[in-house]
Amino acid sequence: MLTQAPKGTQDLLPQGSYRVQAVEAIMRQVCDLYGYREVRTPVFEHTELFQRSVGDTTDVVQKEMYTFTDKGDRSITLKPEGTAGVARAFLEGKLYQEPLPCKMYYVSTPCFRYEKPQAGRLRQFHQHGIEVFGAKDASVDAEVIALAMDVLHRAGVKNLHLGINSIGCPLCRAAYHEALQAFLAPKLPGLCENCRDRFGRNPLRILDCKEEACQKAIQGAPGILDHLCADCAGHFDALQGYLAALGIDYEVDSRIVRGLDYYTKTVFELIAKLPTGDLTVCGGGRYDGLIGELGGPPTCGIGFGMGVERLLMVQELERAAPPAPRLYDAFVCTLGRDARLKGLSLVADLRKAGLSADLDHAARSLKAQFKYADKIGAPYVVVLAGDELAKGAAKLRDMAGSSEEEVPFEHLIPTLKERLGRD
RNA sequence: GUGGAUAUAGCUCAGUAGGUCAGAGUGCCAGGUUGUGGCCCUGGAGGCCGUGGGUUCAAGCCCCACUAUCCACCCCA
Repeated sequence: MLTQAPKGTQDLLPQGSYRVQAVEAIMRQVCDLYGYREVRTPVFEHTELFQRSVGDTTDVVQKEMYTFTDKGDRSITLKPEGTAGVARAFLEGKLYQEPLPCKMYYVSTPCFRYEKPQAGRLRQFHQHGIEVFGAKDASVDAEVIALAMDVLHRAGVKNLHLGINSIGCPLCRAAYHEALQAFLAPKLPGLCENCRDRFGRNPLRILDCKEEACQKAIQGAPGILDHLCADCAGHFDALQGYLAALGIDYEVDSRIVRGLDYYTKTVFELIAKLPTGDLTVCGGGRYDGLIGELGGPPTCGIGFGMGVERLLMVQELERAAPPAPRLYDAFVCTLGRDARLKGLSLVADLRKAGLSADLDHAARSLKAQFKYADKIGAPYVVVLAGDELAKGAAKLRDMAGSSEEEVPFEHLIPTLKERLGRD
């Protein structure tokens, strides 16, 4: 127990951390190109924030949150997603008084959901995400989608499928709910228990049900897209025009509904098509009512969340994972006490010159030092020993080429830099 | 929350009909060369066989419970 991480959590070990760092660097780089700036919000918030934004009736809020009472008797919840906290920060920081749109991103933000873990689903997971406030034109919807795809493509994801839908605004959704309920009412007894429950609360989600009986029942059901109000329909059309202008392929999929209550109009999913099956790596949408719901000035918003662990999974399955960077540019092997003293200062000089380097700290034989240098993949080994040392020189060994040359100390760093193609 | 599978060295796994059953490969450490890696040879460390009960003269192997992991559903990143 003591030596086992809690269920659904993972350590990021030194061997694998470069993978996450690489994906974080891509996210930052792309966000930078699009003019987004980083935002960081607390890992926990007042429980009420999620109840109000994500929605009281959602699965996430009803059964998946890590909620506890703190010593001040406040109900606190570890964030289950990224948007609510950023929306809160937008309000608290009065960012609506700054020039809009306000474009923000976050990297590897930890999120928590109490779920049964399985492939690509953890209790603590990490999301990259962006949020844009104060931009109502569908061009920003297209930008948000394009940014996500840009990140995924640069991360090496090949078979990406974009599905988009519009779930309308409160106005047209109410009308649609009525139409849908009218259609489903006679079939109600045939639906699964879950869906009978959804019928009154959120009939939209019945379309998403995988139960065979429910799938059958919704055959021929009215589609949300046919019930959008003029504003929402126009927005959705505009989005499709913008996507086309960007050369982005997409599929309109009316089954995309999303499980968070704050969404309005545009919703989308980016799915990696893998030999092992589909994996949703990114999902998002517009939430024009969220800021108002939280008591702020009416401000539209849109964003996405991208699963870092899932992205890493896709990279692995598509063999798109970058190779591990080398640990050292040069490893210094020493023989004898004098050599060791010289080695220590040489390593310091190498580091000062911007070359990563180290020497044996385990008091091992010269042979073992070489084995170690080989195992960690050091491209060059500097040997400090006997004769050369006395002459003020070292042996520089090219490990891949198995060639060796004598280099005076003062030429060591320039020579290494040249070999490594630095400067 | 529902259903299924699995649980033996750091890792991948053998362990056959319960009775030398605690093993192999790989990795790790060291030696074979007290000035040199990758190949090869030798040696070493490391497992109360997930935990707790039960059946039996005897259990890694059978039964039960628990825990953990994995997979599917639900949900979602």
